[in-house]
Amino acid sequence: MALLDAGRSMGRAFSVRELHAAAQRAEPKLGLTTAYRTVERWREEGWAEDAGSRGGEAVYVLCAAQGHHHHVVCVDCGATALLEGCALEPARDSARSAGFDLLDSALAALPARCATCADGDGGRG
Amino acid sequence: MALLDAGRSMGRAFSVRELHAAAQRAEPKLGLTTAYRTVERWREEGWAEDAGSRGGEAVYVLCAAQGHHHHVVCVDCGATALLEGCALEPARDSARSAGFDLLDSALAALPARCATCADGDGGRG
DNA sequence: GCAAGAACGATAATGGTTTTCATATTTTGC
DNA sequence: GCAAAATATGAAAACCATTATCGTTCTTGC
Repeated sequence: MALLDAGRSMGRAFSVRELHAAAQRAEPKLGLTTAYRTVERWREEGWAEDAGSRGGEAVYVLCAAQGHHHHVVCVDCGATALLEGCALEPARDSARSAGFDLLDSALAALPARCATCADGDGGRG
Repeated sequence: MALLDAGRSMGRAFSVRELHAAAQRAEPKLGLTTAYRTVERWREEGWAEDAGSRGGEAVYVLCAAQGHHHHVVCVDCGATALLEGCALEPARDSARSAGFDLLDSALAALPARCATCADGDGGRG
């Protein structure tokens, strides 16, 4: 499927519109509706995770790793990295003592800034 | 200002529409545009923080505490709690070793579920 | 080949947010 | 107190990502 190839070749977080544009290079007739439907299916089946939004568009990350894990995602350029271990356990404990359960699904992609964008050049801009 | 009174009396995360509706009880002529503009100003000045979205609407929390702190916010009912200390330091260290800086501003409100909503009654629903 | 069902793509509709613009309010200078 | 400038306000329109609609096309099984 062209969308899956496009997603894997991005290597970073992407919006549905970006995914659609990339996939259209291989499959020109591919419609935006299908891109939305496919990303929604990826999310339901655990292959993609919500990574917040950038410029008013929701962005997603394709995650090879199944199971419990967390990414960091650069809010400027979409670069991602997989965090080792579970760095959120202390936060989870703290939340639990306040009577709350942290939502792993909503914290799978932690907003951050990569070294390149922090240097001020704006990343891929 | 009616909007500030409304925000403080909510005691939980709120959308702009909810804030506007609450403030209109005291100030019937208050417009939705002003509510949006005011929340934006609160964010710029550090009095309010982005708390994700609920039902397609962006939600915010009014934070009494200035300085470095984190909230947990129930994604169902909007209940909030202030976390003691900085429970995200391990995550920050892990991200730093991958070359990323976690964004405190985007992590000021951690998505969670409160005990009431976890019990299955849907909170304020 | 044929029927039933699923997937597709173009278009329209939805709805939260932003912009526009004319009016009302406050501030400033005297 | 008064006029001019600057600012804040609110109603309506514009914007745009996302979702729903609907007719068409591709599978699947026989």
